[in-house]
Amino acid sequence: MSGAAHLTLTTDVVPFAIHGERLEVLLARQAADWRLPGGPIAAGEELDAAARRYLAAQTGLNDVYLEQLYTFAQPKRHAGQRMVTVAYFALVSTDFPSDDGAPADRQAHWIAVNELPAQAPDGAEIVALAHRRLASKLAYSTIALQLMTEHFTLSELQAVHETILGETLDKRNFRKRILALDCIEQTGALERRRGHRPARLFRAKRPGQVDFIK
Amino acid sequence: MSGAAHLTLTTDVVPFAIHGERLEVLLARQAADWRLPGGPIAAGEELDAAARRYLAAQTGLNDVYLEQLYTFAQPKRHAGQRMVTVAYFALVSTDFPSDDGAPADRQAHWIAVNELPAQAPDGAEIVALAHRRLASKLAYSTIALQLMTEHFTLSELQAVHETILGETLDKRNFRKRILALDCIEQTGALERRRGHRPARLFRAKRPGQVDFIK
DNA sequence: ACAAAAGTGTTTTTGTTACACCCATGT
DNA sequence: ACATGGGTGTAACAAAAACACTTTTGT
Repeated sequence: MSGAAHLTLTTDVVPFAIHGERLEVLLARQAADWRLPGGPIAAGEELDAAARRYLAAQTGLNDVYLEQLYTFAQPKRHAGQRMVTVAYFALVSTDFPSDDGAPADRQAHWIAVNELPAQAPDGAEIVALAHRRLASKLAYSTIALQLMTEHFTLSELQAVHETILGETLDKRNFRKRILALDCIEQTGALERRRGHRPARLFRAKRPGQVDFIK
Repeated sequence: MSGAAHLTLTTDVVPFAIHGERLEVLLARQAADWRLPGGPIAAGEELDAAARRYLAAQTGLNDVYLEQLYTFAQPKRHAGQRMVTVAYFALVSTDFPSDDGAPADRQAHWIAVNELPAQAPDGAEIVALAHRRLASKLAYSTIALQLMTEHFTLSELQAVHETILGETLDKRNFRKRILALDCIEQTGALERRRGHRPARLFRAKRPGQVDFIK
């Protein structure tokens, strides 16, 4: 009746960010290769606390949006040792450094979701599942705001949606829809970039909070 | 670094069925009181296999639709022993016996979701979460068919939707929508009940399979 | 003949999609 | 003056909601 024999409970986190029209995942160095951040859950620790702890320790990420994805059991991975993984995904704002330091020194680095290396067991499947979940949530929540910096333009927000969905959206329809959600407001400031009209900056009305639609 | 100390991994299952316009949950006897079916996962066992095993052993249910819901950790439940629960919900067809035998003898019994007893830790929350998930899936999948008997009338299917959603639906709009999904077909037979026109019987085109919409 | 649930279309309203031009800036 | 992305409204279409009467059976 005891299911506890040689059981290791771990978390894996899929940390997403958008960098230059690409959806990327932050991988952590583990021995020779790159893996999703994560590791065993400590005694008395909450699951999401463990996920946050490994994110911080292995990648330096803090204060991200975190959501439980799915729980996987690998019935017998290596000799007697059994592993159960609670998978999470995290959304990281675009201004978190995309990659710093020399490639060899980094303890973590971003890689595009469609260029994942042969990786941790099930790593690619977990990422694919997280990607699907994220894409479907765009339709009925304000979750994309968790990927934005504090201030952002509507075109930037649209580009985030387009990157996740893998399709282009109509500018006027997108703006109509987003503004109707009443989830963002103008800051009053403008973002000026060379060579064209400055864009209005917006911010989330309820930063950190994900609202559902309808 | 070892998260395995005194860790018990368990499953809990929320088995739903519709009985007479009520959404009910099947509880299993555990010592003095009634609990969601479930228990510790055996070594080398898949998570959903454990859920099915406990359902069968504690309630007699077999071959139900099963879906993972969420994973909960109770950081320290009783003295050192830690419990992590992978929650599932199950959908049971209406013809599974609603309750048989004398109340005192039963090893399991159905109870309406809005009349749950003070129960297992988090029992009511797990049921509520499962109920919300089920209700939202009605909008974009054919999941409700998993609650039906092999043959059923459109009015019965509509009643199942109404019971889960807690609101009445328009008969013509409901039929238009369901038939457009191309998930059910007429059997040719009629169900005749006293006192009114007989109803056409339908069956699922792909029983056991849940299709998604759009 | 009456009660009770089954069955059936059309109109109205709402939301979604498609679409093209002017604006403000930097060079 | 030109290149670049920012910003804006309307018409067509599709989907969802509202709505009432006839049919078939049992009593």
